[in-house]
Amino acid sequence: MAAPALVSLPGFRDLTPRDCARRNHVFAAWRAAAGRSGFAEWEGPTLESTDLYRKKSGEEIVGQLFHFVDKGEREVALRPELTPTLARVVAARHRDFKKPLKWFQIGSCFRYEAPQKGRLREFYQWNADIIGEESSAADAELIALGIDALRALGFSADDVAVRLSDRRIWNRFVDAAGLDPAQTTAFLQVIDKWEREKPEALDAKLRALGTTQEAVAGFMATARAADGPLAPVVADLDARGLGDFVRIDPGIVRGLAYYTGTVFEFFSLRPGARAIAGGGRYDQLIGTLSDGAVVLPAVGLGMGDVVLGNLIDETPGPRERMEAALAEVGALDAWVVVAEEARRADALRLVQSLREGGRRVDFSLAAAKVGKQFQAAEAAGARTAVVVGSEWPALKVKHLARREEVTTDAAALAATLDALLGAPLSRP
RNA sequence: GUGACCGUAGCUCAAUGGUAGAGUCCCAGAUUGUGAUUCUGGUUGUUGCGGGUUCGAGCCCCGUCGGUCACCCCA
Repeated sequence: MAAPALVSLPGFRDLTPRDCARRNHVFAAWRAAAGRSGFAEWEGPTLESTDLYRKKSGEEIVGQLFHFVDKGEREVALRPELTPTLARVVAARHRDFKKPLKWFQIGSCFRYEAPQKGRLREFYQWNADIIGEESSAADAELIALGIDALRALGFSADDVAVRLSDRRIWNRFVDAAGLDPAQTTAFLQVIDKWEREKPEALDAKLRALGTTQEAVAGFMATARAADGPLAPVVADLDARGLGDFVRIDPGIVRGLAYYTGTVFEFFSLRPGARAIAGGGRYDQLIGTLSDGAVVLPAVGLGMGDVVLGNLIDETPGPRERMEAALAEVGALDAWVVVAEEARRADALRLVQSLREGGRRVDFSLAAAKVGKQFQAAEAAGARTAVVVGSEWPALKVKHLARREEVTTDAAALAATLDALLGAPLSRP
């Protein structure tokens, strides 16, 4: 291994240009989907008071945080998620905005955990939330947003689906089965493991709570019928033509204690994949964090870049779409070849003029043989090479893919390029 | 936090306990005005690190750090 100073910390990534372009491709899909649905982008701080997370998740969470005491002796933590900041800001500032708020944020989050597939210590998360709307229309709107983003990346209903559940279904079960309501969270944690544990192990845990595996299985079968609290959400998504993505699945409860209604997870239809996004309704969280000063219903969606990136690589459609996007990012309209160093000043003027015209143009900063400059043009993904040499102001323009060369002059260069290229690349 | 597997050139990987190599990438030249291929030359290593066994360790043993995967957890 190289010297310690040359490697990133465990679970942290160095994003070289290709990695950065991949990230930007995902960000663009998130941002575009949110924009299409009327969500406004906002941004909060990366560092927050550790107490914000204690208040939301309890003292245990501190073990999973990057946290320290700052020079002002404040206990602070790098954010492990975006929702607490949102809740804090909304509780403080909600009177400045008409309800419902439709806000989204993209940002780095940090968790001090063992890195593994789909999980790093620094990752990007996209959160979209609707605050101040209690109807299930908001829940459906967010699920539709998640589907829209995934479709923008090239996923179809053959690749991904949404599993939909509702905490109230289980509250009802707890009531009906006569379980101790104080044990609801413990009960839901058992349900969360429904698919991962053996029925006998589940049964043992459920009996300790006052029910049985068989009773829960029977309940889940009846709960799948779409006539409970999920019916309006499903009907809404059906009306949008997104029904193919949706599966009612009571087994989805998500670990979070603060969910109060709808909960959902996006997952890959490929076997063994982990959830790529999730969310749900959290009508009490803002009230909890503000000590009751502000109570607003809310529903949120969160999607991380790591699992999503893995899934893009593993799914042909999205992978090809991303490759096409990467090729576009790296491309240039023209590479100006300085064939005669005496003409470098003229070449620079051409470069500048083409750039001011909105074209993507590059050239060799140092003097180099023409062959080298053509290689550089090729490697940079340039679509044409413009040769500036002794015949100035006449110029040769070569379409690199077609290997065709035409002669023009400096005054007509822009028009010649446009004719050769059809249209310049989209502006970066 | 637990466990398994793996650490050799920038990258992908070889090397029976006996002189550390190949491909690729990168740089330069063949080529003083045109990209691919090809050819030639070149740079690159305390074999992750630290101990131990041995005449001798990339190889065996112990520890440690890191990577990957699974478990736990997953906001």
